[in-house]
Amino acid sequence: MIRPFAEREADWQQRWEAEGAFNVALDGDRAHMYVLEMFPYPSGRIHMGHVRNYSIGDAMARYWRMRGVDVLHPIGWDAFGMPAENAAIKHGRPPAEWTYENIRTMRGQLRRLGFSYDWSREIATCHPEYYRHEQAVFLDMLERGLAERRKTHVNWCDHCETVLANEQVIDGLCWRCDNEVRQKEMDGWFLRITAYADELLEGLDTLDEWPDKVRTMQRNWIGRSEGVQIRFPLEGVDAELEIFTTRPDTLYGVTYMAISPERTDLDQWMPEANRAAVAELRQRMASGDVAEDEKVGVDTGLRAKHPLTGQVVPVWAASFVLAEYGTGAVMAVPAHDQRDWEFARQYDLPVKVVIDPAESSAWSPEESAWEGAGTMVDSGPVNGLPNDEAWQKIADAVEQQGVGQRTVQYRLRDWGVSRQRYWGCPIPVIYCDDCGIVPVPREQLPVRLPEDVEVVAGGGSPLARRKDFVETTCPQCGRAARRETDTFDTFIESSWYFLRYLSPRDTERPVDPDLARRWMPVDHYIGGVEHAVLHLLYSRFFTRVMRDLGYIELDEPFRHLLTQGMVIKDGAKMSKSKGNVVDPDDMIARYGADTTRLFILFAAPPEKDLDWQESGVEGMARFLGRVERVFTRSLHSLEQRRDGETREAFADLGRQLHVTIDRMTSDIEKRFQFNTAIAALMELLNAWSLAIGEGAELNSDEASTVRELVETYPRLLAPFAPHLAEELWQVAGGEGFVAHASWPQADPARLVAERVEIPVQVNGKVRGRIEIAPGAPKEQVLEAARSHPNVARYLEQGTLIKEIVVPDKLVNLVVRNG
RNA sequence: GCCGGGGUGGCGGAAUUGGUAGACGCGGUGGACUCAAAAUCCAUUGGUGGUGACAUCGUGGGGGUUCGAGUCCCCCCCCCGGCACCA
Repeated sequence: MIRPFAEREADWQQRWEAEGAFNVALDGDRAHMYVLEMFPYPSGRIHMGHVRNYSIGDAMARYWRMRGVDVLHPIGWDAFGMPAENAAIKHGRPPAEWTYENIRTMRGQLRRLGFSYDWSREIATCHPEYYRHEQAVFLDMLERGLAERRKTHVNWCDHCETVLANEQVIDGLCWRCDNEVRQKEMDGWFLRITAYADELLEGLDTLDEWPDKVRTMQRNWIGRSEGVQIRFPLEGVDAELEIFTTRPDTLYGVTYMAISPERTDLDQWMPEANRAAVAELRQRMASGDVAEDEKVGVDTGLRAKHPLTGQVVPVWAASFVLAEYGTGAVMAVPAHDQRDWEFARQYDLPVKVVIDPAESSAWSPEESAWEGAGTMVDSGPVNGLPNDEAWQKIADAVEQQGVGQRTVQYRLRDWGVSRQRYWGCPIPVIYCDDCGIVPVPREQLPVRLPEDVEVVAGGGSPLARRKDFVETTCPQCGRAARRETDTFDTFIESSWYFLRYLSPRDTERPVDPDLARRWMPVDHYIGGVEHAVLHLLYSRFFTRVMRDLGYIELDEPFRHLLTQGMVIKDGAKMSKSKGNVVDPDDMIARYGADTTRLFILFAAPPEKDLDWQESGVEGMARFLGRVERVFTRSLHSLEQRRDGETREAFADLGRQLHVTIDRMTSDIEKRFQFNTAIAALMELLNAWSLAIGEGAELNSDEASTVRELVETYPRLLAPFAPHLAEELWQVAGGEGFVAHASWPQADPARLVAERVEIPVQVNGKVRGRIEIAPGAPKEQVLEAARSHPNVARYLEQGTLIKEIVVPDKLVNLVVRNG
């Protein structure tokens, strides 16, 4: 008997769990595959985005398991983070309690969805046995100079009361709360991701199974540019102005210099009046008085000497010059840089043309800058050269004269990881008045985060108020000292969790190198594209760091990346604020997990956004109902026999089954296109349903086809609707779990049809169809095509000049009008 | 502005290597079953013309290559995503 969905789903989930059906031993000798979905933040409840993410991953995991591969498919919790603190403030409960309760709730939801996780490997990053290893890795980084403490301008979110990394500022707003981010000068810990900039960039070329989109975003984010640093001596003072340019070819076109007003180091050389003006501009910018795209500047009174020509040009302080990029100063070539041009316009500075665009161009320096290629003019020794050659020549000259050198600049900044928050991993350092920064000795790890705290609004980090946490003794001198009260950016936990799943209870080390050698990289990594330059960049960095620290031998953590689209309803992303949220639990209760998962996989290919339509869910429930009925009728039919001819509807059914297997196999394995795999399953059911009718009696041919369908269909369904598949498998007398059964194999001999219908075109338009035997000789096919009555009609109207035959596909007859 | 991805029926989407455009599902229409409804089953469903066989138009717009173009090339329009004073 096939039981109602609620009953059967609960039962199969319980049986899978009781038998540890999806636990995997990592030391087997079979082929292996690591399928991973981005782990969730335990925010309270699973949402449809999660269901989509995990349904995709589970389909892949289940498929490969049936292919006889050892599949590692773990799950865990990205459990540190701000929402826990906000909830604590709101409800007066410690963040730990709130977090663990959410994990319980969400774990239950995931179980009700029937995902095939190895639950024995579950991790939560807020657990001391997880973060102790992270602290150890940080100490290693500290020793290697890959982690440093610095005072700099940082991104500060007033709402979250913490610092943000550059990657976490989206369009000037906080990635988490959309609050405006402002600059603030602070001490903090930085990880030297810039030391890996080139490697991270080059590594992208090896990631040929990543979407181009993500690789491009990372490339842009790293922002490598090759150029030249050039020193301009300042007139009358003992100082130089160093600039970075990617256009040394335009060096002879410099008419002024521009520095960031935030630079204070040159103040001492400026005439008093100018110094005051620069200070005022600095003040205006700090108070947000100068708009983002506004170009404001003042003359600093300083004069720079051109290193090649000796010409003297003014130095301006200009709002458009970024303090953090390059040297915080630029040489301005208004004729060949639009930004310099606009500034020159505004302040009536001279424009000097040094590149003559191709004669075809009607460019005028009165109207805009010319940033394109051309021939050098008014540039001393390089006159007449194409500008790309001049680029190298001038760079050579600069280097030979000792006034500068070729360099590479990056947009990427070091990763600021200090967070002035409580619910995160403690940074394992101690501050001693005498010894300075002292790492926590390794035998004292983990530095535990006290969990019994009270969090209050606007009170800053509760850690700073906990004397029992802050007050300690210096490991070096033994005198009273203070612990660091900032915690790590929670993106650190997610930068290595995929390694931890291999040996989640290992107390000795973060990762088992032998298992990592065998199981890494992750074969299929599935998650949202929103992490393109956050989690995915950090993880690539951290993997390399752990490699260089000797933990693993691995460059790239994720082989194939699948970025799934959003879940949309009524034209907008599902969100509480839009009020268009569909609750997964509600769907499970009304339609069951199988229907919900199947709909999600069917409604759109994984990378595209998915439009949630209740009618579509109902359609999917109908489909599964039909599967049950056709299946039951088939079992009934198999008990009755008749003599006589095989009926038309059965004739091709066996072949269709094998075509379906073939299509689904490539859809899942190569194309990751589950919507068409499911469509194929539906088509097969339609043909089967038509044949079996209300439960017809069968002759022996028909019976063997139906027998094959009954034995195969549950297996084809298993990656998508695992509960019903188990139920059907059991009813049909299958051994063990269908989840452990073998994926059906298409028999190539049975894919071939006896007859195929192909279109016959005349001048590219379909004028008839003929039925032929597959592989029929060309002449025979043409003969049939020409004698088709409707085709013949068109042939009569002209002369046949060309005949094209695509074997078993199409015939095209070309006729010239006569 | 630059980079990336798109634009196909009433809707979600198929079309894998240049070879039958619209698979599959939703929705619609007609019918069967029923006292009736629901559920289910069957048929039909891109537009236009035609009783029909068929014809004709049709994959954002315009041009091109080809026996043949949703797919390749050129120009343009629109939508989505990313970056954006990065020197």
